[in-house]
Amino acid sequence: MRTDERAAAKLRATIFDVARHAGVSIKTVSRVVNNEPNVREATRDKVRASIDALHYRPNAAARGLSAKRSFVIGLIYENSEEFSYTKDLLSGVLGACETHNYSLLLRPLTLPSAEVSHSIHSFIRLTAAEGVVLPAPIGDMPEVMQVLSGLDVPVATISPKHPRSADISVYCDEADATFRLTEHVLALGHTHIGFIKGHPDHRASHERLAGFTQALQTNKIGLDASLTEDGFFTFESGRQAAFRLLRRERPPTAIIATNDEMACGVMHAAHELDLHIPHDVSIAGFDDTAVASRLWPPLTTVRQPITEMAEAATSRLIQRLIGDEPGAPEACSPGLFPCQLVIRRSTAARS
Amino acid sequence: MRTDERAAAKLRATIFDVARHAGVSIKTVSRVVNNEPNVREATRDKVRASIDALHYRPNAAARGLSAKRSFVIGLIYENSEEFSYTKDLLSGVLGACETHNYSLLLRPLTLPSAEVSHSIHSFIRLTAAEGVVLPAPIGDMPEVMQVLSGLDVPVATISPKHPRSADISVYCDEADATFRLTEHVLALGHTHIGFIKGHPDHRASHERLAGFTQALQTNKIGLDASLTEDGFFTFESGRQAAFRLLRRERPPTAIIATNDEMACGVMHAAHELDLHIPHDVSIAGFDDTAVASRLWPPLTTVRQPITEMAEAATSRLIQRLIGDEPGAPEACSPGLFPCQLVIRRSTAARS
DNA sequence: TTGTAGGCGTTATCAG
DNA sequence: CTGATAACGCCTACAA
Repeated sequence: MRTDERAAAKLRATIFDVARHAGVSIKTVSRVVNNEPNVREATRDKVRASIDALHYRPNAAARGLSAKRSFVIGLIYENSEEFSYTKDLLSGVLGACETHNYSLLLRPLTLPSAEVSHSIHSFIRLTAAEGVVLPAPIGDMPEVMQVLSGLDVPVATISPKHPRSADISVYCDEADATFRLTEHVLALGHTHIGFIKGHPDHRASHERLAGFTQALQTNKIGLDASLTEDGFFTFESGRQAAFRLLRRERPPTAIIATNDEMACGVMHAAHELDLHIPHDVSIAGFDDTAVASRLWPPLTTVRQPITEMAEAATSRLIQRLIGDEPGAPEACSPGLFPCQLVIRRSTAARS
Repeated sequence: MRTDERAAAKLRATIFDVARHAGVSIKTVSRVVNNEPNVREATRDKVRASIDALHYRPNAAARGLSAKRSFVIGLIYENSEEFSYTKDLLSGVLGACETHNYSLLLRPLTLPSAEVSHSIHSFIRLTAAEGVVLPAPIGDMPEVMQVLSGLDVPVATISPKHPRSADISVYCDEADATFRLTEHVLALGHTHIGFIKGHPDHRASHERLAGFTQALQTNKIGLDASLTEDGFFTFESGRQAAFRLLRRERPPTAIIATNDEMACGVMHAAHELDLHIPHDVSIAGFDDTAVASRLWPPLTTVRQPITEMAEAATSRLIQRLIGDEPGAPEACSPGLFPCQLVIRRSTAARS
């Protein structure tokens, strides 16, 4: 018997083996495997039993070849130093891929680079990815979007500057989060607050600044524009901005950096100036990266549900690929997610 | 013409299109694509030109189906909180996969878990991975190795406890690195040094302890066993161990934690006890994770060439899969890598 | 050095 | 509801 031969040779059972075992045709097995209609329930059970008995798993290559689909999702991300964002991202995207039986292929990008377009083009051609997930700031790069739309590949963006630019996009209410973060600082008695902006290419930068100014307005605190410094989401830019702020004649009693990396830089600057945190200056960050809880004092910050956002974006992307009715509940899942304020000891009442 | 139809329909060119364009048979095209011998140079050039002209890319599914290979490498890793290790790992493995035209599929594991065997089994069956890369501590889990050898999948381990347990393995001279780290601390005048061990399941723990005791011996410093505390590579275990050490009647003037996570814990403990670093106590870690340079003061630690190790392990694995002669230079690349001492400001001369 | 035939394990088409 | 048969694009074996 051929089936036995296979088993003896440790070969995987094929759809033919299952069909023979169940006494049906391969097409019926195929129907069962793919949850297609038009199979009597009894037949379906019989086939399922055979599948279990033979430990049958469909061959991905054959399936892809025949169906002209790759069942591959591509994740294109910036291969930056800070990795906890990517870690959470990966968890979410991978989770969604697994539940939908898709494979995930990675394409890290080292920015800035002149070869981005080419790199992405060959990535798509080679992997035949059916759709790609683009976390910030990749989803905001015009050349990337151009290549992708030229290749006719559906895209899901995470935290893009312009939600409308992609087929699917998810983001956070970062303005609201920064608003709440600022109110927390204000509630501690600080009125002279330094603010370090993020890289202008990120949606996040504008959102966060907006939330900050909004909070000042709401609380009737005049905005001192000179207390708002440029930053680029890097450690060193945060450190430099902090030096500028802390060496002022009348330095701020609290500094809000728009990400944890820069908040680290602020802490270093404060230490270098022999300032005590939070006694002399309160410090807050944004992102709740792994370092935030490791610093001393632990950093007050904001956590975004990155994993959930990534999972939602990917699920919606796959649903679109499969062609599910857009009326399905998941397809309508909101693109806007809430952030969570994480208060630690780096912020304290004004002394 | 069929070729034109394809172009019009935006379909990828196939091997037939290239063959027709170049005026040869598909087998010749196949030979050129796979760099097989027995093709006249002129013919080869002609085919290459056609490949370029038609933007031909072999269809991975068809190739895999026919050749009965998946061209997939699996990476099974622990999905822990600390991710910079995994980040470096990923870079290396991905790099090697790309240069050899393999795809990388990920399987994060949340430990401890009772379903590890099952998870890995279905991962391999589903992805048909030809080989897997196992970073520590996954490569030391007997049930994992058992499943994999039962499935007859070649394995490359990174920093395993027993290098011989896998087909291929790479590791670092962590004992030597810890020896040098300890000598650095000794050179600063410290003779009363606390040491926090790592999780006993990791090869690293034993190596690092060995390097430490060796350094003490070499420098004729008596080993005070009571200054060696248990730790498990976690932040909290480091913090607790530090409390035990620093509350002693005669506390150590320096503490070596066997990873950065625990060193963070030591720093927190020191701060909580109002001790100044490095004035009251010098602190060193191991791994040079992202946090190390962000802490204040920046942490003295040891950097392992994780990326290079991962790349080497993966390359060797793939070469084995391809069946290259083991005499090839890369195949003989050493399994032992050097570590680098990174001296920062958390260690200073004894006061 | 080059080409031909057959098959890899699915899914799609269309007939029963 | 079910099944025979033809793709899908490539590689291996064997011829020429």
